[in-house]
Amino acid sequence: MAKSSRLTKEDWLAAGFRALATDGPAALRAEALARSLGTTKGSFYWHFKDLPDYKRQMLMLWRTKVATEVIDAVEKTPSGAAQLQDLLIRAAGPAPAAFGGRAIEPAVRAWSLTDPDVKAALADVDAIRCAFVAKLLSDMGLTDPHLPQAVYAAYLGLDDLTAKGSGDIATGLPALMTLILRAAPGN
Amino acid sequence: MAKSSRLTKEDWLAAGFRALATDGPAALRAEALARSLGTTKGSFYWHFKDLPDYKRQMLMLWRTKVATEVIDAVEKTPSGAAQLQDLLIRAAGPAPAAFGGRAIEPAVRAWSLTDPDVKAALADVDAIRCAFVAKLLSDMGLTDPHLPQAVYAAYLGLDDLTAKGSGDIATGLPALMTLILRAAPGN
DNA sequence: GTGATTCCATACGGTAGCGTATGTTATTGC
DNA sequence: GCAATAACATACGCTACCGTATGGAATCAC
Repeated sequence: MAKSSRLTKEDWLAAGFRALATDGPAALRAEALARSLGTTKGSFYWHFKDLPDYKRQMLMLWRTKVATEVIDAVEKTPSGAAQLQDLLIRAAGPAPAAFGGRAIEPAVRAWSLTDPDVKAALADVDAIRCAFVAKLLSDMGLTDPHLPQAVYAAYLGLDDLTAKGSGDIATGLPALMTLILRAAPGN
Repeated sequence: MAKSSRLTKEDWLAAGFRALATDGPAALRAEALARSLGTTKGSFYWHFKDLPDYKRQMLMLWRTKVATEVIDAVEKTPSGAAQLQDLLIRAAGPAPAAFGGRAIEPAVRAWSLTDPDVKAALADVDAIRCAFVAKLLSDMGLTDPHLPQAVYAAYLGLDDLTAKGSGDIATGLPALMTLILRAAPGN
């Protein structure tokens, strides 16, 4: 789990995302995290002022990652339908090592229900992604002002169902795309 | 908050759903709930064996309510598109008093991430609802086997966005229905 | 190497919750 | 009105965690 005996701030944050994904926000405790890293809370309180500080840094890391995701989706794919699907697939893909290699979106959404700061950050992220989906749909000739929200919601729900083992985003997304394409002008 | 000085088991369960909706699963503690009801945990431990017992009863209550919801939707509306929209709107509507008058679906879904029993119950519920959506879509001539999951996911996402203040299920659902109707044969 | 700095271990007082035990009040049967 | 019982209050020992304080070990500068 640890490649060296000394831990970095990033190690602690990754452990936090692992704990968040598997045991929820209540697992973000200094001593429990220390145990999961085979160390003591002495290390924790050296790297972080206190738990609120630690959670703030987790949130900043997540916030930055999400922004990068959207920007990548904008720049690295051509346009229209392919770009939309790419954004959604990317967001549903395997999590980077900084998040402990786990899908953390559902956990962060659950966390937002009990933490105002997380809730605010998530509202930002939802707005950004939704605006991007709106642009892509507009490029496809779909201009219903409420549609982007519905499409983005479908992605969120698929991600949630996938996380809970009751769904599969890999099959759900194409079905959604088919629905959208059938409604688009010229198809 | 309490109409009589003595509390019933149902009062305690309703308080639990209120706490769950506002402060998450970590708020399901005997002493905190007692404070919210203006009493002490002596009452709690008279009505319930312990916290796991209490949570089981909350889960049973929720599980029963959801089953009732779906059955009502099946029986009380004609068929096809209207029936589908009715199911979704009903599920997103105001919560009954047994749940403290709050929308608890997002909170229960968050809860399921940290409690295996909740997760199992939720998987059941998702399967039941999804099967029902599949039947309705089939009635409308839409037979893509993965579509029901996508439609149900869209509903889940809209509910989630609504709960977080970043969306509005009242405008999102019609947009989704329009999309579905456009894809259905004969429209 | 050795001195300074970085990083971690341990011990401590304090808070909060759990579940039990036992006492106290309210309500009911009659 | 008065047992009997249902419903609640209070006190207790226990555990887990927080944040601090301080000492010790590992690493780096040179």
